[in-house]
Amino acid sequence: MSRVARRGATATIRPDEAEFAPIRRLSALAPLSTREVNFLIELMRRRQQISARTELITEGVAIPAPMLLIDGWAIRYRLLADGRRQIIDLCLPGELIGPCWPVTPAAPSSVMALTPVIVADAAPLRNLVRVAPEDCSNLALALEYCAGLTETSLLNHVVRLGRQTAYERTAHLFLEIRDRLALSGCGNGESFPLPLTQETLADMLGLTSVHINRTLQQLRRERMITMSENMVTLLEPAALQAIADYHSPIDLQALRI
Amino acid sequence: MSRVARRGATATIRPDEAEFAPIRRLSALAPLSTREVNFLIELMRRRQQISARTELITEGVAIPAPMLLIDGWAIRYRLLADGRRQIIDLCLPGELIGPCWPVTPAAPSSVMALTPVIVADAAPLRNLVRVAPEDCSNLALALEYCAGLTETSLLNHVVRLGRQTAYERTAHLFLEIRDRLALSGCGNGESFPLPLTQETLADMLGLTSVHINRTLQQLRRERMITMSENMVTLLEPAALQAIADYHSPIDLQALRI
DNA sequence: CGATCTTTTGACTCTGATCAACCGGGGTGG
DNA sequence: CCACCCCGGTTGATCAGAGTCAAAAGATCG
Repeated sequence: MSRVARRGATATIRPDEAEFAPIRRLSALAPLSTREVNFLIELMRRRQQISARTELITEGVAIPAPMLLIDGWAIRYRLLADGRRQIIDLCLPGELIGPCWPVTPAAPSSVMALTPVIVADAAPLRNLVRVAPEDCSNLALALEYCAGLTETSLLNHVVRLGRQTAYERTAHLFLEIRDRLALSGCGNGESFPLPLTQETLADMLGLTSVHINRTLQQLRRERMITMSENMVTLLEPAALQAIADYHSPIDLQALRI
Repeated sequence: MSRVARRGATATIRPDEAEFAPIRRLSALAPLSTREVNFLIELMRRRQQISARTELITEGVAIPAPMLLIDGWAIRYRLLADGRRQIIDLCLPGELIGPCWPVTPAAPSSVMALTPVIVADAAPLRNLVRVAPEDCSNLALALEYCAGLTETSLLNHVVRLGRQTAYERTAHLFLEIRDRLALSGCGNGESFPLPLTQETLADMLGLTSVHINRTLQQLRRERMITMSENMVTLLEPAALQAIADYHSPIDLQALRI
């Protein structure tokens, strides 16, 4: 059963389980010392529970602080004047929010919780890496990898929106989500939670919800995926990979995941 | 007459003029000390001339070093297996190429010169900021702003591709290029060089060259822009701004440009 | 058990793609 | 010097992927 789905339904969290996501993710990117892990655990002690649909960052307003997303899903998005919305990126459990915009006076996009979310203030993390990088070389390395992965996700997104069909886009996004969740130890092989409405998926992929609906139907009809209870299972990952021209940004095998 | 167009035609460069672009850009973002400016000038002394259509960075291959684009235009792009191309970002005079991917083992996208290009190895710049940030606080700040601007450009691009019509996309891109060039001291009010074929513009905006052709015709017919000799002039910048829902990422007035 | 949100379906429209041809200029080679 | 060619821009005709509009059927939630 889906941890996220269960959480989405009941809004109950098991903190000791949840807080593994950031540590699993960062230590998969660079093996962390005990000291570094303890630093992260300490950081996450000051957590904050935030309910779904809450705006964490508002476009145009100074960013309060970078955040570590301990658990739950969020979206980065921009709105056009007439109400059109484009989702720029997903923020998945274990990932960082806003680390790249330290001196930016105004956030270039908004961030909103999609599910109930647990975040921690990541400012101490940034400060540690800045002030005493020699004390946390592995952590610093992991954070650089994080930045690279975020970048890669953005590029993927641009290519999807610019040059792929609805069918390809959807397949590509699902493969990316699978890999990103796997890195944080979420998901389960070819199955993963997907707590998104079709409307949200549409705003992510630059389509309408009607068209997303039909595209998902096609993917199911052709036995590429199954969906139930906010869970997606990729039945033909290799075929999807070929269709979407998807390449994993990281060698998940090499990271022992 | 267009500096870039002239350069594109003759491949002759006046280095003393050209090399101002990076300095103008960086010192507009944060007022640099004489020492910092001298460091940049020294850095740019080791320049390299590269002809149009040369690949500076190849997707999947380790990035040799970050580069400072002293002059000329380049594109970041990705190719799909069947040959579709999506341009991810432009690299304009004065901008940095690849500063964000320091530890990335493989470049997430390729970079190719569109015009003859002059680049300098920016590794010393990165090292300076890392090793002795206290010696170059303004420069470090300027580089952080750079990262923020690059991020903003990418977000703009995602929104254009995901949620705007061909007409809106084109207007939006032109406004962005105007502002980015202005920051480096290129362009001239509402006029700026645009050394791109319609094919390139199409691969940037996720359209076909045929459709770009018709969209440009519409923009001219409605007296929004004029084009000649690789120069674009925005006749109705305010109207374009409204149409494209464009917001300048930086207060160009405040930067005294 | 209404009320609201999400998913699904059908009919129709339209933006932008495709295909094909032609034009015009600049470079090249005979 | 001129013919040729190639590339980039332009045009027209047709096609298709995705959007729009509207309504109904399921879910969810107070």
